[in-house]
Amino acid sequence: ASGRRGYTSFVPPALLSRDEAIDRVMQVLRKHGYDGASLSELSKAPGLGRSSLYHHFPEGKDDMVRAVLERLEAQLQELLFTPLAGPGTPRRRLDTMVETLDEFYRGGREACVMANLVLGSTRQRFRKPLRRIFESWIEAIAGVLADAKLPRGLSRARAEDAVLRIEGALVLAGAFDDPSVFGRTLRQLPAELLAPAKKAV
Amino acid sequence: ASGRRGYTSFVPPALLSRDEAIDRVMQVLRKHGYDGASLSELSKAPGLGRSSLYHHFPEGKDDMVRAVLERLEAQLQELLFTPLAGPGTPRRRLDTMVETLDEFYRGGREACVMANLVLGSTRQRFRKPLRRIFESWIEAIAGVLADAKLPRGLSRARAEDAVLRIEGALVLAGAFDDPSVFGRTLRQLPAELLAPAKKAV
DNA sequence: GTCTATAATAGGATAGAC
DNA sequence: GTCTATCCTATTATAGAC
Repeated sequence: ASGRRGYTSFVPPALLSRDEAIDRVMQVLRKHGYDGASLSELSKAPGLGRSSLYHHFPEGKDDMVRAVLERLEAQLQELLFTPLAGPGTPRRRLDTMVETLDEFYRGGREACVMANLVLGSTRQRFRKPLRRIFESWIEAIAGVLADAKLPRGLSRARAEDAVLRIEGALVLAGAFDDPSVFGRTLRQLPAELLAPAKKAV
Repeated sequence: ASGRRGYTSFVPPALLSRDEAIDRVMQVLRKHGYDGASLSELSKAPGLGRSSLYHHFPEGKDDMVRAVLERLEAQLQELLFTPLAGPGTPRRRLDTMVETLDEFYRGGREACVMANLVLGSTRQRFRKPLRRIFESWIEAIAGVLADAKLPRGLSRARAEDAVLRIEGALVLAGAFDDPSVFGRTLRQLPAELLAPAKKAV
């Protein structure tokens, strides 16, 4: 929504759309965490000066994180949650989730913003959106398992387990500086999630 | 090693042993992460002034983290890795690990220093000790599974899975501000780790 | 081994020109 | 909508008294 208009004096147009800017900011947060990300780094990511960020996020860092989490929620809704609810066999839908996650986390090379915000000094500050996103994710997976005729309680438990494994795999991938554990974890998820109710997982 | 000696003038004795001081510092790091932990907080934990910390850790924060990781490794060696190798049936040893972890992470209310250091801006800086600790942990568990006659590859894979679930459960517990998911994850580990090689996990 | 004092710097945030 | 300049506070770190 920021096309060039007739300037009387030179006014630099927005180089990036708001969403693009938020995406860049998100990358910095994924890499450095909330406290590790300085305003300087945060502003360089979308190619702005420190001050220009305050035009987009008047309340500073907290505003940025809120925007990042809102955008993340919208992205996951579109890329993950809706497809999980959508058409296709349960197996196919879970396979799609796995592919999407593999791309989203760059095969385990990219960290998770949410985990970073949960673990750092910001746990309490962003508790509500973080919980909501995790909850939506878990429920989306549980819905697939319910569609596969698994009992409600088991579906929920397995969905939780899947999400927590994904987060844990990202931690381990980071620690080992080797993303392969993430891929391995991802690949075994669909079959394990859909295993018949008896005794497994 | 810091008993009172004959002072000619008043010199305050160390209030805490080095290990106690490191433990307090570790608590702050668990809660706030590397970048979120200021020297002020870090020094208050063992009851010192900012400057006094530099007596114990001349190179500042990085020194503290190194000390924390060394101590953590020693603690885990004693509390976790050695008992895992030690006497007892595989099942009993895994049950002991679960009890120890439940205590160590205060039932899921306490975060993991290692995860915090991996996710924040410090991943690269402390990569070596972090990797070594995770590796020792995984190998200790894999050893138990090998003792239970599980194939080597499967033992390693399941051990990795166990560790990554523990880390992921701590993330989720933090996000939900509800430690119960940690307890649930912990409790199902021993049986799943020892399940017969066919098709499960 | 701890303290007070202080230096030096980086970080977050604001004002105002263009 | 972006910039330069500036402010203020917190933070890391050091020097030196006791």
